[in-house]
Parts: sequence; C-alpha cells; structure tokens
Amino acid sequence: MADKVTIADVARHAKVSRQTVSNVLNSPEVVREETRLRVQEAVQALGYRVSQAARQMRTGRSMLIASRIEPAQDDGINGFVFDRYLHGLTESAARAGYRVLLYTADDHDAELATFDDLLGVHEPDAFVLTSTDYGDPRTTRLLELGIPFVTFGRPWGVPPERRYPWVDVDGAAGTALATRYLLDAGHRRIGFLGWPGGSGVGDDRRAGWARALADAGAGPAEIAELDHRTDDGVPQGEAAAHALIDAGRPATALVCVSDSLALGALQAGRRIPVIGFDDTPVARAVGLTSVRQPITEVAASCVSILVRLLDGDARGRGAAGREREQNVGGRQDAGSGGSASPLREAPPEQVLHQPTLVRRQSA
Amino acid sequence: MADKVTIADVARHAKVSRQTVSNVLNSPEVVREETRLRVQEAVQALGYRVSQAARQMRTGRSMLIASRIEPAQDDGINGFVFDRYLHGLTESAARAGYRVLLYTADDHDAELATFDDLLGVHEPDAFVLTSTDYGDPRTTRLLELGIPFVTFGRPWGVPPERRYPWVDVDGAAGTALATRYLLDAGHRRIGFLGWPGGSGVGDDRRAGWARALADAGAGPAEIAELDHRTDDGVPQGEAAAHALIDAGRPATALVCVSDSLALGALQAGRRIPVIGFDDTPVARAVGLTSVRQPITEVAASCVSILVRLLDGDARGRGAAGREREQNVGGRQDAGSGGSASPLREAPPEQVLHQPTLVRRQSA
DNA sequence: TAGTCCGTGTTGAACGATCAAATGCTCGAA
DNA sequence: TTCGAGCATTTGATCGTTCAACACGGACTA
Repeated sequence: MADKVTIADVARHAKVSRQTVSNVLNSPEVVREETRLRVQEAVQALGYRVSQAARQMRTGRSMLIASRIEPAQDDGINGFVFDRYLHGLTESAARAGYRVLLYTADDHDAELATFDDLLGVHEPDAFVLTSTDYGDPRTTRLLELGIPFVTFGRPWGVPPERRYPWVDVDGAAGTALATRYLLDAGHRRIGFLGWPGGSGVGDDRRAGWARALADAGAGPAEIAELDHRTDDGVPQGEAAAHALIDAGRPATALVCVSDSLALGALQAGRRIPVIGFDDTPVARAVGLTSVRQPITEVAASCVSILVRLLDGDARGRGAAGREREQNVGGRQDAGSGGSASPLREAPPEQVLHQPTLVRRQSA
Repeated sequence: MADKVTIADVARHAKVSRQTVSNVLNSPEVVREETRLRVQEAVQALGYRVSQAARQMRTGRSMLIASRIEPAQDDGINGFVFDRYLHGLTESAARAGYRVLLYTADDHDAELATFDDLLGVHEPDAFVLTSTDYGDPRTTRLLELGIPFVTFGRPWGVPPERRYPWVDVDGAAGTALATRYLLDAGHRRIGFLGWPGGSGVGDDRRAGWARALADAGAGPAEIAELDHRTDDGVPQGEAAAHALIDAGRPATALVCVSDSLALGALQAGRRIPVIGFDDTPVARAVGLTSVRQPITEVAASCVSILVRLLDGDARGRGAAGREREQNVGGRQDAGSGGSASPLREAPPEQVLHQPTLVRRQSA
C-alpha cells in the first residue's frame, strides 16, 4: 500500500521545507500554529513515519534499550520473575518510545564482549542489567564507556562513591512482612530457610526475618537456632524443613527465601505454615503463600530513570569524539569528586520498591 | 576509548578507497588477497565496526527480527515455554548476525497496529509469531505486506493454498509417547485430561493419546469414556481426575494436556501414574513425568528458515516501491497459482519437531 | 593491430533525516 | 530613512554506508 514516504514528500505536500516538517516533529514550539497544523495534516494523509535509521545517523540515538535475556534456568524460578520483568520493560519502554533489544551471554566476560559488539553495530542508547553480583565487572565497564544504564538489583558490595542508578525490591521488608504475619497468627518460633551467606539478595532477605523476630523479643541465640542455610532446590527445602521441624525445640512455622525451598518444606509433610518468596506459578499452583515483588513497577522505574538520563544526555552520542570523552569524565567526576560542572547532572537515582504478601492456603 | 571509526578511516589506514573496504566486508571474492589482508588488518587495528544505521539506510536491512513477548500469564505454564523459546531465538539469531527486537500487544488488533509502527520506524527484517490460532489475522497481514515471517505453531484451520513457513512440535506424537509408555507398564485404561475441543494444540494432543489407545485395541466407546475435557488449571485438574478415577470403570493412569492439569491430578491424592505436558519447573519440582518440547531446536529452525528467506530476499526491502509490490504479488502467487517466476522461490518450509518424555517419580 | 573482456580498484551520488547558518519578513527605535 | 532585533522558514552540508558507473592495465580474441 504505502510506498516509503520521506520527510521531503511531506514537505512537498504541505508546501513547506523539509526542515519545517522536522521542526513540527521535534520542536513544535518554533513553528507557527497554522503551519504546524498543515504539516500534521500532511503527515496523517501520507502516513509518514520517521526512519529511525536516518535519524540515528544524524543524532546518534537509536531508541533501543539493550537487555540480556538470561539462560532459561532449569529451576525455572528466577526465569519466571525475569519473564515478567522483561514484559514490563518492553511495555514501559514502548510507552516512552523505546524498544527493547535482546542479547545473550553465557558469562560476564562474554557479556563484556557483547557490549562492544552491540555498541558498535546497533548502538543501543542504554543498557539494563539484571542479577548484579559482588564486584560486577559490567557496571564498571559501562561507567567507563559512559553508556547510560540502570540495574535491577542493588550494587551489593560496591563502594558508595561509585554510584550508579538502580531499582530493586526491598527483600528484607518482604521477609519481615511474612514473619510479622506469622507472629500475628500467634507463632513464636518461626524458622528461616535461606541460602548460604554471601549472596546479597539472600542475606538481605534473611536480615528482614531476623529483624522481625528480634523486634518480637527473640534473642540472638534463638534466631541463630532458627536460621537454616542450604542451596536452592526442592529436595534441599524438604531436608532443611525436616531439620528445623524435628529439632529439639522445633519451629512451628517457616519463612523461605524462595518458592523452591518453600515447596520442599510443604512436601516435608508436617502441616505447619510455610511462606515462600517470588509468588511464582508453583506457589499459585500448590496454594503457597508467598511474597510478591512488584515487578511491573520495577520495570517502569527502570525505564523512567533511563529516559531521564537519556534526555539529559540528548546530544551526547552523536557528537564528536572529543566532546564525548569529556562527557564520560564528567559523569565519573560527578560521583566521586563533586566538582561543579557547567551542566549539572542530577545524582544517580535509586528506587526501592516494597513487596506484598499474597496469602493462600499454606499460611 | 575508541572514537567512532568510519569506513573512511579504515580506507585511509589501508591506503585504499572506501568502496574497497566495503567490498572486503561484503563480497571479499572480488578483492585481491593481498589487498584484502591489508584491509582486514586495518579493520582490526582500528577496531572498526559497521554502523548498522548507515548500512540500513542504504540497503534497507536492519538485521532485526521482531518478536512479541506475551503477557506473563498468571498460570505461568505457557510463560515458561515462551521464555525458553525467546532465549533460544535470541541465541540462534545472534549466531546468524541478527538481533531480536521485542514488542508487546494486548490483542490481535493492537498487534496489527504495532506491525505498522515497527515497520515504519525500526523496520525489522522479519517477524516471528507465536500461539497462532484459527483464522489468525496477523499472518494474513504479513503476507499482504510481503514481510518475511515464520510462526511457532501450525496454521490450524488455514486453507492449504495459503501456506507460510512454520515450525512446530508434534503434540500428538508426544501424548502417544506418554500413552505407549503407560501401556508398556501394563495399563489398559488410560484417561486423558484435555482442554475443550476447538483448540488446535489441544485437539492435536488428544488425538495422539486416542491413536495410541486405538492401536492397543481400545474401541471408540471406551476411548470416549476415558476422555475428559476441562479448562486449564490446577483445581480443574483435580476435579477432573476425581471424575475419571472414581468412575464406574476407573482409569488406572492419566495423560494430561498440560502440567497444570497434571499437577491437579497428582493432588487428587490417588497414587496412580500421571504424565503432564511441557516439562515446566512445576513438573520438575514435584517429580512429575512430562512431555518435553525441544524448544531450543524449534527456535533454531525458526531462525534458519528466516535467514534463508532473507538471503533470498536480499535486495528486496531497500528497493523502490514498484519493485516491492511486485514482490508481494509474486510471493502470494507462488502459493496459490504456481506460475513459474524468473527467480524461483523455494516453497515455504515447515518443520515438525519430535518431543521426548522426561521420566520422574509420577509415572 | 584493434577490439573486447576480465580482474581490480576508484569516484560521485544516494539513502532520509537533522544541524548550523542564512534568508526574508515585520516591527519599532534611532 | 535606516538599522537592528526577533521570528518563521529555508538552504546547504553532513552523518557512514553501499550502489552504479567508470577507469585502468593486461590478456585474449578476431
């Protein structure tokens, strides 16, 4: 139907110049109202759409946000959360005029290589990273390159002066919520099935449970007694539950760091209340009460942070090399030094969302 | 580090013209070996990468494959399969030099609108569609537009003369496999928990079970008696299982159209063998034997079909309007009419993959 | 010997948009 | 009357790549 319509076609149809059409699209305020309407009419009539390729060539902006899609893990738990996240990201990005570009990488090194590849070829405007861990090389690299990015997950163990924007869910608040719910139901000895220490996310979730117990008057010794650590997985959850329930002074209810462990605890057979984490399909399927992360909101926050960064950076990427390198330096200094630069960059944003408790039969 | 390196920089460094560099990259056979090596060295030395935007402008190819990401369904079953699929697609596409661009849409109409939007702005080279249903408007539209695409899912109920490329998994073979497995274990009365008629996928899976039973000597009446239909969901599965097990002549084993229904059947409490479909995390978690679709292979087939289409179509998109419309006509005729066109297009490819049975405790 | 072709490489133009600078115009102040 | 300021719009150049046409030397054909 529609042949390729260019900005020149629109200009001819509206009897103005190319540039005026461009202005109507990009900075309508400089165009007289009458002219603007005439041009908009022509755009409608011809079904004109900007060619992203041509625009990118001139402006250096691709309107693409790159995100890694994680290997579909066999436990499928993380996979589900990630799936929802990606969906939310795509939707929010679309609303802001951006699209999500996927890539994969098996490990951090491969991912660094992919950065170069993507930046050279498709030139995404920004990256979104997930599951950041201690001393993550990816954030360092992106900071060096001066590419805007945001992570889903706090920068565990990163020195505070090297700040970058992140969005996360308050895991401690989630487990605290679950624990208080069980306390209110009259339970005093509430066990925690968690991962081994050293995982930022896992330690955070354990801390929320411990804090809630302490607030309720439990002593450190009792808390340590109720704290059980194991790798993730259903059989591990079952074994751990047995250990806590069959102890000398047994736990009467369980808070778990993941739905996998919680499912194992349920299968242990004792009919004590169990609460999981992530509200996965497994939880819904077996009637497991679980802490739900507001993933859609997380994705929306990521996009809105990026959009703000990119708008501030509007002329950055397309500019000449010299200008760009200054830009990089400026970005890093803004964090560590704090010297007043001409155009003052807003500090990196951090957003922490609150989880909720989805109540089902298990508790 | 690296400022923007252009093809002209490489040309200068290798002391040749721009075009020669371009030739080394795109049709190395026309360049003398000595020159080629010199240019490749320069490319390495300068860290040159083609600018996709500039290339796209000239050639009309974006090296992007658009795929819709489905809303994260609350049952999470389909979500998991889709997640694995998307991962495989991204990986296979990357190997072929393509990237996956995501979009969302709430319904078919919205998706059609998104087609226009994407095609106008980012101009993906091809689309990948999933969960096609009866009389799907999307395939029709893409055929009209002449945009290459492939679907994961057979064209249920589409007249055979309007063919297009698809990749699918042989669901009937999967349920037949499961049924024969139970027959071999000595069971004669094997029930089927399926979806209501009218779903292509569901009917197909039921047919495989029925065929296996018939092959084992069961009569039509007995098969009808063992066939139970219900909407998807865990509670529905539990109820349906009760109905089949508590019948006058009870089923002694169950084959299910989905893991959700199978999980419900397991929860019905009778300890009879149950086999699910899709090998989701739920199945792994509860030890459910399930039919596994080779999703990675499906994704790889999709990409290889698309690549073949796009290579045949190499100069298509960038060409003038007239030429393009002829192209569209040619494509449609190739299916229905069969007139010999100058450059003979290969017929659309169809690939049917075979599923496997993952054995666990439940059967 | 002239003509043609092949292999190799070069040059100018084009893709469609935006940027930077120039233009025409009106208006009010010197 | 002239000049400058301010606004709305236009013009020319440019982004990085590939296409189309052509140049050049040598070998092969007529």
